[in-house]
Amino acid sequence: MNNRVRVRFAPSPTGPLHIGGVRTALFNYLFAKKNNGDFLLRIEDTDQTRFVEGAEEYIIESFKWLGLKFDEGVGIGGDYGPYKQSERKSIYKDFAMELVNKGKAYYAFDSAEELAQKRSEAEANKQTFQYDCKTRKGLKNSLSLSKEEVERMIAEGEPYVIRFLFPEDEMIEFDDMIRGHITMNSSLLDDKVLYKSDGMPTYHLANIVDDHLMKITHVIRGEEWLPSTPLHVMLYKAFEWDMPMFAHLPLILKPDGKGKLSKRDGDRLGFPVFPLEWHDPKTKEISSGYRESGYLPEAVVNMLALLGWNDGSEQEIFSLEELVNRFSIERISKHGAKFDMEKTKWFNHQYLQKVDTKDLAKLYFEFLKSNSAELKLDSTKLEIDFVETIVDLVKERCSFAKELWENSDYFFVAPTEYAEKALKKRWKEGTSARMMEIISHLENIEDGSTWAEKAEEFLMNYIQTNELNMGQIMNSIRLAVVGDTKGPNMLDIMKVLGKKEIIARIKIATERINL
RNA sequence: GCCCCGUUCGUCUAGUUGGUCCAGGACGCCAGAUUUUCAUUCUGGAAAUCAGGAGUUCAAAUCUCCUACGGGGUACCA
Repeated sequence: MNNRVRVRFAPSPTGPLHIGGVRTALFNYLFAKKNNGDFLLRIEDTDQTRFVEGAEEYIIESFKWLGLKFDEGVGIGGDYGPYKQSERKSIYKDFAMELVNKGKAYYAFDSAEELAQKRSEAEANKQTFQYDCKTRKGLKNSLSLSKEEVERMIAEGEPYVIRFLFPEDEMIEFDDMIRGHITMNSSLLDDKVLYKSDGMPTYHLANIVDDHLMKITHVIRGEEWLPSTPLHVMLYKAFEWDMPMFAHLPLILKPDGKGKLSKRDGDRLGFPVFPLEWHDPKTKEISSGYRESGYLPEAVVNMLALLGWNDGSEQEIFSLEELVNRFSIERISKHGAKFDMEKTKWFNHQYLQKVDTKDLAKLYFEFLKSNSAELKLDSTKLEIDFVETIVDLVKERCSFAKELWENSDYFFVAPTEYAEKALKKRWKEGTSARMMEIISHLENIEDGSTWAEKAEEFLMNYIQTNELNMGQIMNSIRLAVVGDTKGPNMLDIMKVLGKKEIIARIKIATERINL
């Protein structure tokens, strides 16, 4: 079984994992599982200057939360390790040398400063400097220098990089599983650095070497890699290795304006761009995360999967398992997709309704207990059964678990003030007197399990005999009991709160409002 | 600038080999119904001259070319 599908998600630990990265990982996961293959996590930390403390742990925790399990890689292990490129440092040099010996790559001694100067000079003339077939002969490298000179410089410890030698005027072609056939002329490409002067490989070399060594069969990555794929194709050819299949995913764009979704957009527009909340160790800045904002991981996964992909049917809600079964890489769209936060909320609402009431109640119960002081409620009187009843009553009006409180606070704490708008509309001249009269009747109804039904029955009769309409009475009672024009059916509220509490609240309202 | 990729309702998209698409669904929006509340739910509606132009064809959102626009890349970053 050497044609087993193996894909990898290979982030760099330069900060928190962006939602676009999560989607790339998700598509890799779906493709792997659909084909009974392996999904690996490789950490690409070849740029030591950009390493950020905690980023690697963040990545691992994110996928744990999302429910995407890796079969192999950093934090899991496997037969092709180590899976962190900084720990594989020693293996890349030999491969770079192999290319030099084959005449496919060469040494270059130009300093970063020299090249930067070339670039700015070219820019001043409205041109672009490129290290390529036209310029390399005039630069300091093993192509322009004598063999002796090169050997001397290396022996003396002169810093150097190894660059790929692009052939001149050759058509480079490859097939992308999403975009089809792609061609590019090699003369347009520059001789990319493969091996840096600090002894580390660049992305291009490390990526190809590792994908080969780890027997990766399909490279599924963001569109930003499409322009460097010709280089990668040439590298596979130079090494005489089998090439994996490529698939370049469209990017996630800003909901407004131009360009791809960036870290800044989240806080600017009020939605998370990261799976988990991120505390920047240097700037101390905090960026919001989906988890902390109250999103369910299943909803985030579903939303991301449908951003740029669908199975052709009209179904939109998919479990991870269904996504795996339905997934096909050819159905991924070719163009970027603007992120839609309204639809994301809708997904969360859908998934929140699926959460078992008992589980949701447990969460809410814990929340109420730990915030009891702030919410001004007596935590010793809090009972899980009661909380469960409440959750069952108000869950459907919530998109987020955290909205539970704003939709059910009155079950726990009597209103201390009344919404102004509601007051104007629901409590007119004479309402207080009317309510006083109603209370006197309600008092006479026997307390017990059927009190609420009896009270309702009485109210119906009362409304009829007094030739009133139900809204006039029920809405005023609601205002007195809830403090606003919100909440479930009054009968349910009366049942839950009970005779004593209902009467007490109406009484207080008549005293306070005084109309 | 140069190179690569893309372009269907405000947004995400359906539209596999050209005809049954005067373009379907979802989010959002608007209206109505239910709940005489709010939310949910349900029903209905507005919303794309298929970026524009030229061509191929009896027939094009679907094929070809050009233009425009959008995105990405152009580092000893990934």
